[in-house]
Amino acid sequence: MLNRVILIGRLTADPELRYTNNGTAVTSFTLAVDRMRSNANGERQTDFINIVVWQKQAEVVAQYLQKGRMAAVDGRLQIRTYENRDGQKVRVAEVVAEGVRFLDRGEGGNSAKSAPTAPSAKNSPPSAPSKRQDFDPYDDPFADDLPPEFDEELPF
Amino acid sequence: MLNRVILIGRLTADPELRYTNNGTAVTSFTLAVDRMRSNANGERQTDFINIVVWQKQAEVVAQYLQKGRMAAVDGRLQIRTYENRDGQKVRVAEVVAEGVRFLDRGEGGNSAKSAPTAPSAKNSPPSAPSKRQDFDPYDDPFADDLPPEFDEELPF
Amino acid sequence: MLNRVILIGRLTADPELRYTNNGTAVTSFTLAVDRMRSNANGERQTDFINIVVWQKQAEVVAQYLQKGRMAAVDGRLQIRTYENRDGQKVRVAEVVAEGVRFLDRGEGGNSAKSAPTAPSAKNSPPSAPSKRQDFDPYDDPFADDLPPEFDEELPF
Amino acid sequence: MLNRVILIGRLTADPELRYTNNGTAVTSFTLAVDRMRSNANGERQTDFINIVVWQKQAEVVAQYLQKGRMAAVDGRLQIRTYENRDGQKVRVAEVVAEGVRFLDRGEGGNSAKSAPTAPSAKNSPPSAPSKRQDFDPYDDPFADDLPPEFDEELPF
DNA sequence: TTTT
DNA sequence: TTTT
Repeated sequence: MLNRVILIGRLTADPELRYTNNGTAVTSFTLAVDRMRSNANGERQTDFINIVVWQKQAEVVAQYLQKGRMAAVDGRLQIRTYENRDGQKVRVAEVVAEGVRFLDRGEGGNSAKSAPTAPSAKNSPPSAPSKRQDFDPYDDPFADDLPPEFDEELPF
Repeated sequence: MLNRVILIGRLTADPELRYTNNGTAVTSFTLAVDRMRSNANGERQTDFINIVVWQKQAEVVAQYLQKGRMAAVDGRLQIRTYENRDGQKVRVAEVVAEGVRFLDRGEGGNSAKSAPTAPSAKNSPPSAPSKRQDFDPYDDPFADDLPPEFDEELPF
Repeated sequence: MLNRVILIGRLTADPELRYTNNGTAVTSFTLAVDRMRSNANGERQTDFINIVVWQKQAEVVAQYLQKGRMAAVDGRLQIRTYENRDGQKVRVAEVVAEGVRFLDRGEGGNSAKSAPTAPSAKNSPPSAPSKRQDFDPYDDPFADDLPPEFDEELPF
Repeated sequence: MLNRVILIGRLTADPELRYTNNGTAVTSFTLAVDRMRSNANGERQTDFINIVVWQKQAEVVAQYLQKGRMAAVDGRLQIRTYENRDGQKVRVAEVVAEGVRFLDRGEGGNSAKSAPTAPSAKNSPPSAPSKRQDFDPYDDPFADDLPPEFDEELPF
């Protein structure tokens, strides 16, 4: 059925990139999403929402986002159940991101981390840096398999 | 910041209507939302997502929805933390619904529960039954305070 | 940037399947989406929104949906400009659907058109009918290239 | 039925604030929303989407947003039909915004226009400037009628 | 556990 | 008619 979540918030910490046993990249981070209304005491309230990103975007996110950065996430809400070390069933909610937009650096583009040293041992960023000045991590990872709606005229 | 969730699924049980200490109506239910893709074994997977509805819609939902019914929910994702009886902090995710649509009865309208007896002691349904044949619970609760965009011409 | 549209409504007519010069399938239809609030005169108002679906889903939609059916569309809003036969520039808005859900037949599944004759000359439906009883047109077209988030364990 | 649109883009021009005959404030502007994928020639494509905002938010938007600013819009897609001066029926699509977020000034807050002179003859901004340092135009206009879900404990 |  |  339908399951769509759209969020804008700030990373509470640097994203963490890991790999599954199959070698698939997965990045996770937490987004602090301020509620649009304060409570009766005028206190701002915030939802801390866990985000998971897979594959190419996982690596782009790990490379370009860091703590405090603002991002938009477009994905689906997933409830995962696992057993913790006490044998108790724990339910966690997370948003599986299909798209992640970086929102507060540059004007329409995104600048990479300064990265004087390699970002992380597990992180293998694309060796050839993007030649596009306004490199767009939401866009590029799929540039090879462009679907027809971006490429073909409508026949009507 | 932005926080928007849209779901379509089926109620796993009848909704539960309660009241806060202030007398505000709150209804909760769980929506079974099938993932759009089965896993590698061809098994259908489902996310069970808790929904909370407030005020007038709480009463409408409690009156018109029941176990197995299909509904669309439009709201925001909230992460609530509370202490359980063991003194442990528990985080629960729930969707605070701003709109709930009933999807699988009638053609565009919604029929009420047959309700031979009162639905519940705590439930005080509107005493005057809606005269509109195709009563629409998403719409009606707010018919009194119609905002201008439903009522006025654009000045351009 | 972000562009996300979610709609539920009814088809105003049977969907039309066409092909681009490249042979890509494209289906278009109009969704009647009732506004959630009537106007001051109590008249229900409706937005008629054009939808475009590409590739495999185009054929599934053309085969399974027809006039009057209820559907959910998840996509993006596109403003297309073209010149009409009078040489005037015309702007049309349409929603490019990434997902289409069929909402008012069966319980979670969808039944095919009875289709005693071929639906249309241009329509070439999959010759082998789906063996799954509860065939799900939102899901199936992509069953071959399952992304890891439906198939692999999270490494944390 | 359900009708939800979420957009992030940049204003192509300063917003225009007008008033209906009833004196209701309405602001309109166009959002340039870049598509997430370039076309086959590598050209970035953009949808120019008209936005309409009503009442208090209309005035806040007119006061705080201007050409080039990035904003997130959460609303519904409306197709309006009117007759132009040639007597032809014209259909226009616009997004009626329920929420507008300002995205590229400050860190979580928003700064007002410098506004050495009054922004516009028709614009009557609130005479008392907000005392909150990090004034949030998405939030504040409704601070008086706080719904219970921002103010009350859940009874479970 | 948390962001500005 | 268009934004970065």
